[in-house]
Amino acid sequence: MTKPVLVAVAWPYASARIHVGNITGAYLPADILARYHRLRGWDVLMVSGSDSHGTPVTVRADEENTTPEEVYKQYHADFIALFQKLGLTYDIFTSTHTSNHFDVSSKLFLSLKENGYLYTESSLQWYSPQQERFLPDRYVEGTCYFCGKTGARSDQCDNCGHLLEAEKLIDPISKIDGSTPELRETTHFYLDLEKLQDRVADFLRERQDYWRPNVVRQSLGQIETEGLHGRPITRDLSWGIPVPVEGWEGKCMYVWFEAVIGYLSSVVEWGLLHGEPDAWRHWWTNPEAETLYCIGKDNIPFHAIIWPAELIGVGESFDARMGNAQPEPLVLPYDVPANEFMNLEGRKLSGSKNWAVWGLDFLESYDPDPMRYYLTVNMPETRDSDWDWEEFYQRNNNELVATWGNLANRVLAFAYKNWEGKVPEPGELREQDVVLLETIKAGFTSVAELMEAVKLRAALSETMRLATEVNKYLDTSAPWFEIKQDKDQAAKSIFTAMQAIDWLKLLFSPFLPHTSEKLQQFLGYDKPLFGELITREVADDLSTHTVMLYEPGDSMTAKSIDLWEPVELAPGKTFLQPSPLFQKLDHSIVDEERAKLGH
RNA sequence: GGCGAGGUAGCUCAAUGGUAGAGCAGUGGACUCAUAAGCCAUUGGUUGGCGGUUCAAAUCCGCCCCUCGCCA
Repeated sequence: MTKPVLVAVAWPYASARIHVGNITGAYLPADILARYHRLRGWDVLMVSGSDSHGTPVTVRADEENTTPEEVYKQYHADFIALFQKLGLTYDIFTSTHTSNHFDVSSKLFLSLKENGYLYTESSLQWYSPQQERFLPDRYVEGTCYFCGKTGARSDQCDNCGHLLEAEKLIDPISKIDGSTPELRETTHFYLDLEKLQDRVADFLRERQDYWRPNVVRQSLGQIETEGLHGRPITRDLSWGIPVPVEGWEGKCMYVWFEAVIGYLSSVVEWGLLHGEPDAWRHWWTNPEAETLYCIGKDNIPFHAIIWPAELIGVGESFDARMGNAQPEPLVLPYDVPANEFMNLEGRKLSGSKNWAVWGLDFLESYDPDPMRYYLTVNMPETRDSDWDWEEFYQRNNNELVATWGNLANRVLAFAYKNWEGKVPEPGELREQDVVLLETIKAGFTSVAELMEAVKLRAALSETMRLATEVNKYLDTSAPWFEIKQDKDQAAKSIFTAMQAIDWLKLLFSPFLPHTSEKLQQFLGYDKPLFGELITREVADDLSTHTVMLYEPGDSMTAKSIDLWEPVELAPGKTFLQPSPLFQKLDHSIVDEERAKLGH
């Protein structure tokens, strides 16, 4: 057992397709970090799942005249298909609609209650007498009391942008049947954030030196100026996790409260599926465990304030409820490297206006690594970024094809042709060879530092810069010239370049796993670097659900060995005839893709 | 309205008080192993605006403008 690293990834809402903004914001950086840590030989667990509950799912079910469960399963299947194609190595991608998640969430809820961090309070909510149920805010429309515009949702007016207090809405009607709802009193559980505020602030201050400014400043700023207030964590809804308290039938946990618990429940499920029911404690009660939360900036308060507050409030009670005689507290987030947003061609992404590049659509026409590359060099780490088809085209052709893919191809093709598929014997290396190899070796340090600081775009740029160093080296040594004069000299040059490519393959692999695996094969290795993603149907008391699992298999990273180091390439080793790693794109795709966008 | 992040070359970004830099695009050149790819050289900036502190400001302070997120 080595250092436990939990890569906790935002849970996509099972009511909308996934676009490039979602991918670059959370899912892709998570996979890059997970793969990097796997290469380091650490005990990585990357977890997430579909956020299956909540009003958007029921809204869509009503629109499509189907059930919430059907809606969630349809999106869930698409998510898994996309993640498999993109190569996102989730150790488990599950769902919030599982017996296990219900059980873990209930235990966590009861732990908070037991420790005195929940209280109840009554308020007025819209109620439909016809349907005999309370209506979620977005089911009720009326006239905005700020701007007078009709058709405003009861929680927010799309016309003037104001957030609304639902009970002040003028002339409310139900969006479901057009009937007039009435205000009724209802009681809910609240999370007592005021009581937890000081400990959350301490938690943030301990981490403020290395967290991204936007994450820590916003969270501390809110606590320091306004303070935290209790938030309701239950709702009058039937689609969700029932409140585990007698007399509370018909009410469910609020989805924002329950979905984050998935970071814990999915690790529990991973253990159960691998026959190790206590495995979750390695990542969740071990003080050495490092937990990284990959999310978008809209989610910062939930991950930097509310989820830590839940974990602090739970204390040792959750572990005790899981049956441990000497219960321990749960591990608090190590880092929350939230990303900003990605725009598209200068305008905000909008799913409803179809102003988006959808993940699955993209992969119909292009390979996964070009998407991963473009989304990494353009990752919105410090500010909003922009997906621009012209730039995608340029970077694919100039950087992936011309700088890196062509480097690998030109060297391996030359070597294959002139040394019959065996790595040339270099003899003693010359000074220029040693200098080049030292330069690339240094990348194992510089790229690692950037990875650990979660500066992924800089880490990838640094790796690409190293590839250009090899191109420069080749231009100087000119093995195509040397081979006509003295083949031994050319052998030194080509060996050196092959050695550099073998190392660059590793440095690139967290970002470009598919093409690095291809190079791994070309270079004659019999084991792949990484494992595979599989799916499995799991039946439980609640339903059946599909899980996607990462299987290390007999890959190099299956064992806890640090592979992130410059291992020497063996002269005489046989290798395969290469083929291009990346496809050159025609400029016509720019206009074609732009024409496909909605307006 | 409150909290926070961002605004630097045509584009994407670096630079935490000490001569504003890199990549791409543009322009010029020599090479040919390679997907006509790679390499060398080079043009280009009122650092969003105004004011202040300082020997010295992209950087520190104040006010304003624009974009995005969270909250009310």
